[in-house]
Amino acid sequence: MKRVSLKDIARIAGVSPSTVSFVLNGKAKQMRISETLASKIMEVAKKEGYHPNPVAVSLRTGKSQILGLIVETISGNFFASLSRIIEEEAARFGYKIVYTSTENKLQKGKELIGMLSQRQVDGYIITPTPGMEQDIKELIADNKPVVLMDSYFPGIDVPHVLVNNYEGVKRGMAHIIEKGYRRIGFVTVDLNLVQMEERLKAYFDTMHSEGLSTDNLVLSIKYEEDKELGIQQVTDYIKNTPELEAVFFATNYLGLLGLESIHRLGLKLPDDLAMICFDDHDVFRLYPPGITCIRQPAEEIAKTALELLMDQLGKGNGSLGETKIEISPGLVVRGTTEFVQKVNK
Amino acid sequence: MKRVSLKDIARIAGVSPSTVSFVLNGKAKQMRISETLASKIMEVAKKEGYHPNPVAVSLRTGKSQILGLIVETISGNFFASLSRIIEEEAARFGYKIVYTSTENKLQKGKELIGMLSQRQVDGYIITPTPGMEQDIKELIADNKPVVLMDSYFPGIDVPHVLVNNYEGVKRGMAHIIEKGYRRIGFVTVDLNLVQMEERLKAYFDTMHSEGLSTDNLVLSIKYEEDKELGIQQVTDYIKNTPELEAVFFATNYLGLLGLESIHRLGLKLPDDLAMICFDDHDVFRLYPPGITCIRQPAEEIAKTALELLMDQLGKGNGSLGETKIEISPGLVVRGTTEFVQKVNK
DNA sequence: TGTAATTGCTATATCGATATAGTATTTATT
DNA sequence: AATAAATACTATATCGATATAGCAATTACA
Repeated sequence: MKRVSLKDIARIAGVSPSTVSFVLNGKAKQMRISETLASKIMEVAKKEGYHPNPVAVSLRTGKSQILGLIVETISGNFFASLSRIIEEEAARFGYKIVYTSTENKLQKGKELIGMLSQRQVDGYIITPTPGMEQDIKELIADNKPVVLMDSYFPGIDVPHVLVNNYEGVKRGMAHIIEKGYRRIGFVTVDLNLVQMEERLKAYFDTMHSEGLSTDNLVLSIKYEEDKELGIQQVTDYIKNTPELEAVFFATNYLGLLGLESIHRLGLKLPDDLAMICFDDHDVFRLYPPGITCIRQPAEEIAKTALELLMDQLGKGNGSLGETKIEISPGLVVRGTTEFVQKVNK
Repeated sequence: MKRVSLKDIARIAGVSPSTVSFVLNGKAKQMRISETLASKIMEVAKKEGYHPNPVAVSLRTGKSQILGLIVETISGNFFASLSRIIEEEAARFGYKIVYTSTENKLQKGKELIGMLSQRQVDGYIITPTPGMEQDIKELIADNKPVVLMDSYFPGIDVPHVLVNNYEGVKRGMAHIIEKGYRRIGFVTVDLNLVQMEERLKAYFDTMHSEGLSTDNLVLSIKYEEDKELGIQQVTDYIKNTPELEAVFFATNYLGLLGLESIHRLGLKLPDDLAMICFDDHDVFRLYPPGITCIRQPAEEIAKTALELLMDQLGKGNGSLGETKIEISPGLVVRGTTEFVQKVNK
């Protein structure tokens, strides 16, 4: 029950601790320990059930075999999937994950970085929030391996993976325009994030290149803790925008607010209003008639992020070449952008 | 940029490391360090931005100020909420959380316990899965603080918090019976968990005490990775159960399968079939007409679990008295158990 | 045969903290 | 005045590993 230390193994095997350390770390040859002795030591270690104390190893080597993962929030399907896959992939390289969330609080994000670096994590996968630039710069300056996920800072040279936001919205817009919608609104949030800017830009570009006006069609809601306030803003927007035919919600959180609003206004999807949303959600799949969305390939993003990190840690195969990666999203067509349907089913 | 150690502070302040340690650990009085010197040391430490290296502290003291949290899966609203609250509460006591999930794999759960104990976590909050009895017994035998959450092992004496499953189903059953439903089915899963047994028992007890038959009304679906297989089982069950009026789903995961099935069968909620579910879900709130459910008070469960753990760690106020706690769930009435409604809105 | 090189291992400083046992100085006691 | 006790600290072993420098003993070489 009580733990056996390396010293114990050394004593039992009748050798010095250094010898045990060399053997168990695969440096037997390099340190010219005889085969006989090496295998004897391995045997003793196995029989005694020896496992090195990671805390001691960490103190001595400065490496912890732990990666820090900072996401926006644990709740939320997208981040939950990301986390699960990252955990799995990391395990294949012998790394554990310490999972933390900022809950969109800048201060908490900063604290987390500090906490993780104190804990000597070997690398970071971070979903950055505005204001974290400085902290991330410091990590980089400190030579810490960092990968940003889902967003990035245009000014700073840090490896990152994210979905191609511009392309995603372009694709979604192409879809609804092809379906015949013209008065298309766009609901975004006033967080100063590149991905939001990209999405909005794609909306404007598409509308304008189609010769469509965007006047009074864009709502940027104030980011609020309180969901009710968000719903109110969206409801007012839908009510007060004449002849609105379709709405593009820039995030799934906004889409959920939208659903609530539409539900409360007694509007029928898609007859009264069509909708499409960036990012999928359980609800979108199940809520009749199904909400059309742009799907972020969580698995690919997660795996790529880990690969980028492993490359920095010298454990990757460097197969990616690039360190700034944008992944193409998919379009999932469901009922909210179909004029017809509703006949079968 | 490079870290300052306790020794650095000692050197700068012109004292010995021990003195610095005493002062910074609040043992100045006890060790009769003069006020003057103490405040000087504190000043130096602050100016130099000293933060103790948690890894070294952990090695020396055997304490890590980290708690291990093992839940079933990161995805899943209930566990996500639990985790968030636990993280918050733990922070108030100066503890960090290492968050891991078993994904319902026994083997992974066992490995996680081993991993966490190697990492010297100071305590465990575990959502136990069948087969983990032995590992948990060992933790207890090893004097490790443990709290089980959401389930427990009847045979083993370990502090635990969970919702009162029996009461929850009783309450839900009372509700639908009062609404006039009589042919009520029950869908559960063939995992050997106490909470499932309790829920099923409450169903049987209620039905029988009301003089209602339960013949062929219970479906225990095989736990499968593949969602599609689950949906198939539920679909078959609904289709082949004559005159089914209402279904009680024992978990929200089952409820989601049920929704899919009902949707595919083209049934209308609640006209063709009423439903109620144990445990809430985003989808249940948003999916029209809203799914009636038994809500587990996540916040209370999380806080209680942490309190139980803190009591064991000697940091709690022991205000709970009991160490085996069942919390009353709430009934959330929505559209799927209302014959009428659908008029307003 | 004497020196150099190689083999096969060990001694020990170190990572950064904690805590016990000890030491020098001052104050109290008889 | 001599001893005891209290004050205000310090020296150092320790947690459990790693890794550098070193040290016998053997083999190679000239």
